[in-house]
Amino acid sequence: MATIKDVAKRADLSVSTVSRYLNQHPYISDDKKKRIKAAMEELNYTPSSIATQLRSKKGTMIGILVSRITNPFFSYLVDAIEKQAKEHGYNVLIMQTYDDSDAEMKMLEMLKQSVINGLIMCSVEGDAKMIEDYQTFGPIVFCNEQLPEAAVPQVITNQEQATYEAIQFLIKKNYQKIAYCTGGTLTTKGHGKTRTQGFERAMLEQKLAIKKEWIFQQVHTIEDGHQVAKQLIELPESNRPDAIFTNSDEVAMGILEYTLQQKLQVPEDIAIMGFDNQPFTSLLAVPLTTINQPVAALGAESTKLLISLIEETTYQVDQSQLELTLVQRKSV
Amino acid sequence: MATIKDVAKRADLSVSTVSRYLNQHPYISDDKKKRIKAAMEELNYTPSSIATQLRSKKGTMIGILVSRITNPFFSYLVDAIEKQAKEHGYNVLIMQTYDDSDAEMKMLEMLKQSVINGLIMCSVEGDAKMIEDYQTFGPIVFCNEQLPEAAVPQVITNQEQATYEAIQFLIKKNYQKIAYCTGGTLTTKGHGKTRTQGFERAMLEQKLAIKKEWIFQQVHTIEDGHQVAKQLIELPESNRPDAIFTNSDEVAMGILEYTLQQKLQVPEDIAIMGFDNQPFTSLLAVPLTTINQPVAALGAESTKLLISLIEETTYQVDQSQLELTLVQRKSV
DNA sequence: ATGAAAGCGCTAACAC
DNA sequence: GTGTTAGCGCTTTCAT
Repeated sequence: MATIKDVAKRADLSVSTVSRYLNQHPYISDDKKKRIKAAMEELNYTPSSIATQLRSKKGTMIGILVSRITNPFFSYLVDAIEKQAKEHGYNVLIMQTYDDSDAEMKMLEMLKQSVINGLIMCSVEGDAKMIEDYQTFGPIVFCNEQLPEAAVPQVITNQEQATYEAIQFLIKKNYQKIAYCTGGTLTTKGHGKTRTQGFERAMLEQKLAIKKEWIFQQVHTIEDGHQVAKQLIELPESNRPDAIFTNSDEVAMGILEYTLQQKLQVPEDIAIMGFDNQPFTSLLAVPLTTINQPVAALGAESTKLLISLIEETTYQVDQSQLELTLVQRKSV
Repeated sequence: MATIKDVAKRADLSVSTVSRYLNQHPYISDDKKKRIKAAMEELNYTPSSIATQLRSKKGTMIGILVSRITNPFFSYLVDAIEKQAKEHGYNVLIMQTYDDSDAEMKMLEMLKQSVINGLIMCSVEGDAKMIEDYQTFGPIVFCNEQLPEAAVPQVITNQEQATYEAIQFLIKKNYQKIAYCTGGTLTTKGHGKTRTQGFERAMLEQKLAIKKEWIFQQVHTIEDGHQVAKQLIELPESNRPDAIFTNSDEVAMGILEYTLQQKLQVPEDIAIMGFDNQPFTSLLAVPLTTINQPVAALGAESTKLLISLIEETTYQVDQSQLELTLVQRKSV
């Protein structure tokens, strides 16, 4: 591997001049510029970004934390982030947490070590205070995760309102016995907390009962959806909900799959409301009524914000693009 | 940020002793071990991985190249790779190519610069010879991409045979006018070349015509699927295929969606064969007949192979887990 | 405009 | 066992 020294020797110049050339310093004579360029080409030289980073303490790596990349919501989010990052010359390092705070810690440590120079957290597990503190090592932004108690920039949508409206929609359609799925727990802070608030607001407003047997916590996958459906169906018919609000289309599809296998009708026997509006949800045996999330905008805005933080410029998030909308199809 | 020097000073020792401690060198007295540990904790010290890499020329970053992370085949593949990598203490840097060789070049340059220490290419665009040459900078393995002319380790399945059998299956079901989709072109090397060979072998064997209007190249997305279906339907009915083999379930779903919208019956008017066996393909309005790929094994084996190359040990890929199987449902 | 030289934080001979 | 010292490849004063 050729180094800057080799280039300098070959061009018969000092390393400083070559370094200046590399950093587009003004005032280098055209003659020397040419000699340097030639030398670099002859030696097939590439600057070592490791050495550069060591000296200048700058880098171009953005970390992304998601719970599961196989969830289309996250893969589309990552796609949006990567596109935006690339445009600014940044690369992305992805890590999945699988809801485990150890992975999250590992990523935060990478921020401390400058392996990454900024972090977008699309999933947050750990303590708000602790995450806050890591901001001394580099900027962090929460993407689609709301923790009012954390002093960390957050790019969010109004999930409370969207959930409230979705439940209202169910009620207007004459469903009264409404079951509820969440990725977190009913008591935890972050993770789906705001959605739960919207759910509770709508239910209380209509004086509808929130039954323990109709609440499902920590569900995420298709398989989780199967389990939920199984439990639901095992309930005595008199105590079975007539609709279920889910926290993701993956869960909704799991429920739908199991329900149909048991020869129940959707939405006649049970209505299913999804969340995310993932691809193909319109193509299912029973097209899913769901809530569309502005994934591309969420990713782009978070990234623009983070990069402005890294580069110490300012950026104002465009909240107008961050609207949630109900997509009505057949499952409700 | 505390450095090794600070720790040494605080523990009243030399940097070398601290460095030895960091690298688990044998023979450090317990007394000093304790002092070092204490000093590190007091200073909240974390070694700079940048500096370490600069000196030791070692790192723990694996690059992954995929065409589109939003394609579930790839997101599941990435998931498998990341899991395996993590187990060995490696992290993954992901980059999407969108079938553009510039992105690929960028990743190869990162290998040269030691930003990554090994590369798994789940998508290859550039010239075989060129990629080969980059192996001087670090190991590369192709995952699910077959280029016999490239001297690069490849973890592959028998796509030629699977496609051959799938076409045979169509023919046995009495379909004769078979259309074909590919992600590449009919002439290119890598990308789907082997599948095309299987297709041609089966068609020739049965002396069936391969019609130009029935071949679709460079199709990848749902939207591409819509376009394919549109073109198919616009053909005069006498010249319309009765079955179509696709290169991915995403394309198949696009075709299915458009076809159903036009009030055609699947498989009666046209049969559709998918590829990948992505999640939910069993849950569609017309459950998809498709080919299951051993994604998890593909990812795990590629990663194990790459890590063995990085660490200069040996690993023999377990080919027995890499079988393709036809999943029969309703679309054919 | 260009060069000399001092580090960035760490590792690895080489001494003792 | 432990310390001294010379770099890794680059940037950045400080001279000239």
